[in-house]
Amino acid sequence: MADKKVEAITSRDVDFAQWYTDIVTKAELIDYSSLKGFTIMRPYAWAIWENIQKKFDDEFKRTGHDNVSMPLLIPESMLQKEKDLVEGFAPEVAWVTHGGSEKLEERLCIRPTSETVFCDHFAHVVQSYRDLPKKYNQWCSVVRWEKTTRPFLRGREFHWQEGHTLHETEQEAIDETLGMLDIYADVAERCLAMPVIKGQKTESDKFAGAEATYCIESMMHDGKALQAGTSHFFGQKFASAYDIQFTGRDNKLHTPWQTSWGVSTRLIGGIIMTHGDDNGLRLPPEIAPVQAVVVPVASHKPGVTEAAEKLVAALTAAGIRAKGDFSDNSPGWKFAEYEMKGVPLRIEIGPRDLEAGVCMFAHRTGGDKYQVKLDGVETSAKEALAKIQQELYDQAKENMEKYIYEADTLEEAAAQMAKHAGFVKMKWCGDPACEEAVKDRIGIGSRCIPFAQDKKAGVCPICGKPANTTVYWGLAY
RNA sequence: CCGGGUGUAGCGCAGUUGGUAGCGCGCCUGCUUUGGGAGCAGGAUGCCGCAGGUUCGAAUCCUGUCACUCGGACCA
Repeated sequence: MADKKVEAITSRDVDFAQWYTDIVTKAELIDYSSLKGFTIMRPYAWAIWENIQKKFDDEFKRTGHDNVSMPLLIPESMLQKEKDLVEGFAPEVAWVTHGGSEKLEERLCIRPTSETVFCDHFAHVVQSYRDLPKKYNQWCSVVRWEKTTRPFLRGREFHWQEGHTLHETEQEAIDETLGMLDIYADVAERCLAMPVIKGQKTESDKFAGAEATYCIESMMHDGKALQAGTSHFFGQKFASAYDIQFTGRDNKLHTPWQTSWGVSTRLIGGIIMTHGDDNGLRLPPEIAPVQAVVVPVASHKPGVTEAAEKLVAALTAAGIRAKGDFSDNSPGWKFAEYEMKGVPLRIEIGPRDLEAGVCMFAHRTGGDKYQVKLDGVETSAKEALAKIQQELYDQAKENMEKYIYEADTLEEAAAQMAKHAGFVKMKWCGDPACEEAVKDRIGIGSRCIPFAQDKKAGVCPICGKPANTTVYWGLAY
């Protein structure tokens, strides 16, 4: 690998932030626009997003949700109806003040999230318990005027899905909230190979206007946390504010119970930071736009190109997303290129292989190249992809477990974080002031209150009072 | 929003005391190559981020502004 003509990317362990930036540009994922925080998702990134969307969308549909499209702009007066939401989002809302050259009577907010328009609509269409539940979802982009922006992780515009549901009973809404969280966790782990911790946000960290916010937290390779998805239980707060009522089975008026939940293109950032290495991106086969790339070697030799084309056709016919690179770049160039782009499986085929009726497999997850018989290559490829998917998950899981610490005191927590960032499991009394104090004194915030609680009793590291709640603390993106 | 760094060809960069812009890679053409970022020959490419100012003259000095980037604060 000596004398690379092309500048290598920054080493992941030397400068994680710079490494990340190198990947998003060199793997041709994004291009910057001339507007801060508004990025261009290039075809490769968008293809990844489409694959992720498909995974989630299938689950939403399977569980009885319908996709809809809501307006981009929200009149200020409509937004104002729910106080917590306004206070929560006011600092980062973008406003439209003119239509053409005319100043508008009322300014319009570009949606930072769509609770209000969904509520407005629900009030129109829900009259009876027979109209419930309403289980809607929309794929769209939203705008939040963030101060610091980073590709995929925090943009002023980002693409996401927002599910909004309305239910007859409280229990049904709670089941929905937690059920969707389960789906998020399942898709993250099964398709994105990204291990997650399911839990609840603390009071100070929950969504503006929610009764309870649940989340899946994942750990990036550098030990920092990424909130990968959230699911909110709204109780009746929004429904009351927006006058959504229905006539119940008892012929009396009732207020319905509501949820919302979302995942965004931030997941792509999560995939990069969970799986990427010094050679570039590593994509889980489940969502990789190209699962297997066929690289012909010495393609001018008789039969090589034909054999490579046949190979691509066979893989494609077997349902594998395969592509052949028949450009006149050198094989070495192609190897490096597809490693940068994170293609899970590379298949080489050259004159030597043709004679033997084989091709060579190389996994993006590492290990030696090995020979595979052309006869039945589809089966071998599927096995290889399944193995790579599992390996990515196992490696990420191992990394996460390595950097989960337990601490009883702030000193212990700080000492562990000083060695390598991670999640610190520490008790908490439940007082927001103590949560704040942890952040002030050692710089780590609460990530979540995990569902998996240990039974041990303890004391709060700040106030010393008895504390039974275990919290994951850490640094976050 | 606060502090540091950077904006010159598609990418990475050089550009002296102010005098009108260069290198490497990439790109295009041709030939030779092909199992880890190929070789030779020829060719094309610039609003020096943007806007003002100083000056006979600005990539260079001054002011402003925009963007990227790192760190912090804020925040899904």
